[in-house]
Amino acid sequence: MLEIQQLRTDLDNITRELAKRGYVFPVTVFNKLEAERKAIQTKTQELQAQRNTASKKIGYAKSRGEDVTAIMAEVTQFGGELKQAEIQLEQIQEQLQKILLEVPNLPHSSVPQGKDETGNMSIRNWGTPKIFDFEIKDHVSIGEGLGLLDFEAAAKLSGARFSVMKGSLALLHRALTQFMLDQHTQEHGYTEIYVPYLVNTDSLRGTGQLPKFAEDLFAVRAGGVSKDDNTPSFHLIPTAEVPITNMVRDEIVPIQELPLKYVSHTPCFRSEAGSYGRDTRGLIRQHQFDKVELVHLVHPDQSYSALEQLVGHAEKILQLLDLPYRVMTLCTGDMGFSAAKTYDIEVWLPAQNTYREISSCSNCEAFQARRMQARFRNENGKPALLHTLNGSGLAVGRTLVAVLENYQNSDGSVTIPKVLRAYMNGLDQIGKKGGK
RNA sequence: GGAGAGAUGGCCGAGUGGUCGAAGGCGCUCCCCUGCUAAGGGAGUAUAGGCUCAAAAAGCUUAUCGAGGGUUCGAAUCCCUCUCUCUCCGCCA
Repeated sequence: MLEIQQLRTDLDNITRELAKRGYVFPVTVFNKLEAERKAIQTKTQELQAQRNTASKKIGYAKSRGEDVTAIMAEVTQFGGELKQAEIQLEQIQEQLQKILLEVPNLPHSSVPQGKDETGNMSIRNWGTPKIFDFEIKDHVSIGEGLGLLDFEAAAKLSGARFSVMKGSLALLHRALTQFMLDQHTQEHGYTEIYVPYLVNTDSLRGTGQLPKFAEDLFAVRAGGVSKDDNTPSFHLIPTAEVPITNMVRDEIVPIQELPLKYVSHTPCFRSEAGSYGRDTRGLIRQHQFDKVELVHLVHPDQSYSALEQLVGHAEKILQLLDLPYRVMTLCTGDMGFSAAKTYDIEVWLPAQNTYREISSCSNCEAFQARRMQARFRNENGKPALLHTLNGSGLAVGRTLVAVLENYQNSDGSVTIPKVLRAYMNGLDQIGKKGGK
């Protein structure tokens, strides 16, 4: 959410900045509402002040046993007018709030301008894609070939875009998670945190998923779907960013506790509405996937250095796994709703002969903090908004895909990256024999 | 699921219809005194808005005592709904 004062005083600039990300701010509607708001708010407050003074007089007079019928009559006179003004004001405020909640964040000045992913800028590459001297398979063929990946079973249990993993593949999936968590907690200074996978709407509004992106979520209610009331009680988290970041909602964090750095492993649930036909094969785009998420809650002065740090931590995982990747700065048109600046890390997938997103690291500045009133007590002892950052470190399912494809052997087996072997009961290869 | 108790400022805690944005205490800030790992005295100390103002400063003003609604000229206080916390019982991994 943007600051309303900024919109009032600097509307032209903001409109121009928002246009860079393809967002058309409703200037006319906003100005009209603001003018109305100003008039009616002033009127309301004047009437309220009158009423308060009169009420105090009544109390004072009564305590001295004087007659109060005259003053009471006076108050009753404009009581109706006040009530009407209050209702009107509330309606206008609601409309303004609705507009505000749907406006995306302003892009940081360092963000390249562009209208879609073709405008993203590669800022560095790491590693060299391996040359294979045999015909490579994609991760689906590898997993199914080993009998360890079962999309038919998943379709039976749930439907499309779900997966079942078995045996050493399930173990590899778990090993990746464990490895990432250990790396972040022991080497990068994060506090591991276990959070709810079902959250309320306040949390989703706080991080920006609601009210605008409800169709991307799964809603849940106790006792099944009720016919007379379809209001969802909870939503399944689309990312751990939601519960973790909302830890500081309506909180004032003591400055000496900053920065807060949390890591959490959770499943993520996304309806992927609007992505029909994309990545229908395999593990790339699922309704349910695991992710290790990193969140920083920091002093505003620190948020851009924190962003660099955060990306570095995610990159470190790929380096240790020896998977080639590149880092992209997302352009204005491709950034998420809440982000002021985003780096995507894309991992090399040999079967697709391209780099695919495996992590997205964003600085949301005060955008989310303002929505959720997440604050700290600053140097002057005054509450001020925090800056919030989040990034995947990494998406586990996609990392698994990358390992399978990059570490595949000509006989259909997969070599286990060295750093994972300790988590794999010493296994150095998933092969036909290692299948169970 | 059943029964009961509760939710007040940074913290503790008073307050059951009127001069209450809220006593008192703790903490914190500043000043004085004293003089040295202490004690005492005084003052100050919530948040979010609106308006005036070129702006700052300042002033005026509104809202906020878990949330929302209601009664009333007036609500922390009365009524209704909800949320959360605690205690006991039941159930349960």
